[in-house]
Amino acid sequence: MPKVINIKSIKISCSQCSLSQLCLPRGLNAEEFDQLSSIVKRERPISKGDTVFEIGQPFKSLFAIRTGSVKVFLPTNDGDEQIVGFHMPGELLGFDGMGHDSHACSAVALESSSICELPYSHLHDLAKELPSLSDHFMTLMSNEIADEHAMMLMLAKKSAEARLATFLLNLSARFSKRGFSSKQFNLTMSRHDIANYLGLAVETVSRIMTHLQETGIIDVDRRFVSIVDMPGLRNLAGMAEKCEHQRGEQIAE
Amino acid sequence: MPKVINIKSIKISCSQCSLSQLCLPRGLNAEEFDQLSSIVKRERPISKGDTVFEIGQPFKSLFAIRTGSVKVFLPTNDGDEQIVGFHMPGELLGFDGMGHDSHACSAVALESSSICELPYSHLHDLAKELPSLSDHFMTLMSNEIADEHAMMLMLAKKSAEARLATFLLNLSARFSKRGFSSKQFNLTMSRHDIANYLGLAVETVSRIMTHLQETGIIDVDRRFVSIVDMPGLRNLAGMAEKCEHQRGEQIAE
DNA sequence: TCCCTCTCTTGATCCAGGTCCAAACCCTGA
DNA sequence: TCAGGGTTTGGACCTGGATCAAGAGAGGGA
Repeated sequence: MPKVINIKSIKISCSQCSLSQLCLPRGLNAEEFDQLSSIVKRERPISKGDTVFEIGQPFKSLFAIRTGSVKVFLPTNDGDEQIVGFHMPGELLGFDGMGHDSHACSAVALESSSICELPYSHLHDLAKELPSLSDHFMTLMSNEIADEHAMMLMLAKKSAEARLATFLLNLSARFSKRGFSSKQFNLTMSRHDIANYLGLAVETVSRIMTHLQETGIIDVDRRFVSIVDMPGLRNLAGMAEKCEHQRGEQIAE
Repeated sequence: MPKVINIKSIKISCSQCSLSQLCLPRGLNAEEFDQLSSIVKRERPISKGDTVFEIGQPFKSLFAIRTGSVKVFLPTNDGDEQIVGFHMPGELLGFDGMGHDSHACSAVALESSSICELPYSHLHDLAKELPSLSDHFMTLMSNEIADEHAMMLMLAKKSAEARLATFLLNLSARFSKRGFSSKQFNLTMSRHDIANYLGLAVETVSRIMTHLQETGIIDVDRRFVSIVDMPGLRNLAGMAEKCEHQRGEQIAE
């Protein structure tokens, strides 16, 4: 074996990746990590605005975000788009294409990002030997379904202010889960994208941001957000402060 | 063995069930059908308003609808509910609970219904022998995710009229898939439920129903709907009649 | 049979947030 | 350095649906 360093051989193994606990099942041994690692294609970083996959393209892979962030969207019939999710490192994309043979939405990088491609046919083969892999994907899909239910509730019932508050809390929780501050973070998406996602006008988002700042709930400087009054924000989002139920009559004893 | 007929032994096998093609993977052989059938609990019919499962209850099973229909909903913080889906025979419920150990939503029968319970632990064991079972569930979950994306688009962007039109077309397609008329069907849910699901007020739903009838698009008598002008309805739903795009400028050549 | 209740409809009024415009600012990339 | 995109802010105006109010059916129970 040559001692020459081959650039291509410098592969970062999934076992070395700090995000593996998010995108892969827990409790894999070294060999299993290697099996998985061997099927993951790690491509060179993509730039802001680059496409990860596009609606209608044949579904061949899932994608895991290593660094950066991505928006996932559907085209609307007036030529615009409807953003259905923002994704950050450790999250997997493309589940909605599994049922068909083509992707049911598009995904575009919001900033320079690196993405791992997980070819589905290999994943599928591997899942027969590693049942925890199927379980894990089902868990992730299940979570996505539950999140989308919450999103439907928000779009159907919540006011513009509550939507934005919920959105910020959601981001906060996800940053926190990744070991970042839950109180200070950078938005990687534009106001336009936020508005689109929340079903609002850009002006409304901008005005509410300002208003939240004026009332001392948050502090915003361009895309940098600091949550100053977390309970206050939760309150605006329409979440019960401390698990207090608004109406106890429905609760069985 | 006694020749006495034991009521409990009169089990309808999944292989006899006309809905198996919807809720089970295709291409199972007789033995595999039996394996599946043996783990399915078929409970006595439930009545309108009865609970299939409730949010917070431990997640132990998926549920398949054999007859009847069900609404699935989340509680809102003002003590009301947000319906996130209506389900009809052949559809599976409860996927959103798989990621956790408890159900993330509640399900209630809209009419007298019979429901098959699929204990998840058994399903999980069986899936190791029957890989197509995992695949099938993933396909179903994937479809649910894609459907919910479409729902988010609808709630964020479409007008009340387009929402109702889309809703009716969705029902129509699902009835049709089950061998019923795509043009005439009974709504099993109240106007209130429809409004709730679509993020509208009951009055709005009622008015639009009347309006659609006045314009000759549909014919409504209480809960019985006849679609008179299918292309017209599609048009209102914001679907391009024949792939014609409203604005060509965004379309690459 | 009658009443009670729930569902649905219809009419009238109100308002949150959309839409449109305009201007100024800031940041970034060429 | 400049141009152009993203963002903020303000203000005027409008409207789709929500909300309130009141009937009209329809079905179910005793």
